[in-house]
Amino acid sequence: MSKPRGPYAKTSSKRQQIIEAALAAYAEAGSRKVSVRDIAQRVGMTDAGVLHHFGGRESLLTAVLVARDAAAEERFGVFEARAADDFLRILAANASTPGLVKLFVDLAAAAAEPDHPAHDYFEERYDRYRERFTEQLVEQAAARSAAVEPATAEPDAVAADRAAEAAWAARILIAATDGLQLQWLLDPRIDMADDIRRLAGVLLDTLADRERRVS
Amino acid sequence: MSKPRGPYAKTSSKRQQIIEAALAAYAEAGSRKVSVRDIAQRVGMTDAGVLHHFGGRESLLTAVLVARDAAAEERFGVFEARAADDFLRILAANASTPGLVKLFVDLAAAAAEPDHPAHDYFEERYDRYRERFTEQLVEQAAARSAAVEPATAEPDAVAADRAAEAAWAARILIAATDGLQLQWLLDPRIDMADDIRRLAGVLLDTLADRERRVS
DNA sequence: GTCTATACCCGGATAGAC
DNA sequence: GTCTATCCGGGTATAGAC
Repeated sequence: MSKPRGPYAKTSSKRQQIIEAALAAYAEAGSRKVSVRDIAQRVGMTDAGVLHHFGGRESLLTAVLVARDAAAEERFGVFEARAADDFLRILAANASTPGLVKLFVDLAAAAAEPDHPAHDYFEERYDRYRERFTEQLVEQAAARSAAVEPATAEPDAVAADRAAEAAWAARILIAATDGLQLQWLLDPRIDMADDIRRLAGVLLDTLADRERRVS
Repeated sequence: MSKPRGPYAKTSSKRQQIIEAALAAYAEAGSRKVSVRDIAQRVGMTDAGVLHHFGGRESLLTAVLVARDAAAEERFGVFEARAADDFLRILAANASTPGLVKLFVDLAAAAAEPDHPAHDYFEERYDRYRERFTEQLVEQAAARSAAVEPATAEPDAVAADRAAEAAWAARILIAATDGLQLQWLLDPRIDMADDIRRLAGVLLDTLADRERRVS
């Protein structure tokens, strides 16, 4: 917890301060652009000073997203008992900071470049989310179709199939969440959390249905 | 068809030539960046010369996306008889040009800014797609639950409800498509078309189910 | 270890010559 | 309509002051 791992390590309080300034800058920016200069002013530094702590603009922005993730998880304690609800709460909360939503999508696209500073972050993030969602979906689907006996000694093929379908659902759930943000940025009347909640319900039904068919 | 409408108007053959060069540049670029300079070289011009025809880099890129849409619709004739299939074919074809996929997502995010040159384009595009998808979904759902009598004189409330649910499904379908591109850019093993095909099936089931419940 | 100053470079914009 | 020239903003790299 205290030893550096990777480039997002030495959390000198200045770093933290800068990240918070950036967070604030993006929160206020709405959809407008934010320059390193802007962020630097907020902490009473020059841009070079700010960059010193991160090595480059894109790295700084990556750190901002990491911090935002961390803040959200801390505030909502995602992926514990009621994972789905927590996730939806985060999504709903995002609707108050379009600037950060835009930053997220912006970076996600930019991170496609293999040597972009955010490349690894996004790869990890997607992997992690897909994994967790898959797990959760399998669990909840099983709970829904509890009429079935506890699947003693099922064939490997069946288990593999179930996993594949849950993985698909996880991919879709995440994709829809990301993509909906794009639509929401252009039309804030869209209720992202509600739309995704409904989708989760439908996907869960599908998985549960499949359980029953198999048994 | 021939009279200018909006800024994407005067299709001097030079403009067309530049757009094609840009398309090619992005197709080849993979996930790397493309500068106006790069595009200019391909048509044997300077960057200033190129910009002259579009008024700015972002406007040029918007024109590129418009052209790509047009090319796709021409090649696949979207939204006619077998709309869904055509859409999936386009999606599958996109997998051969990550550069253009990245451009799309990039611009979609940037277009959140109200005065971005692509703002109107994306607003229109989303509106159009949502409309068409909603329509198609209603139709196909009705076809699937054909066991029902032709819904003579149904209450307004029911019709409105059906429309709302189809609109939701359309939003989700588009969102998942966009969002899946983000994941695909980082992991090209994902089969976008197949994932979306399955989602469309599930959504259709849901709508059709609802038809039956109502009747 | 932190930060400023400065100089640099790249890419997009703009004006004016041809 | 296109080029040359120039400008400018913003990100980056370095040196050195503290």
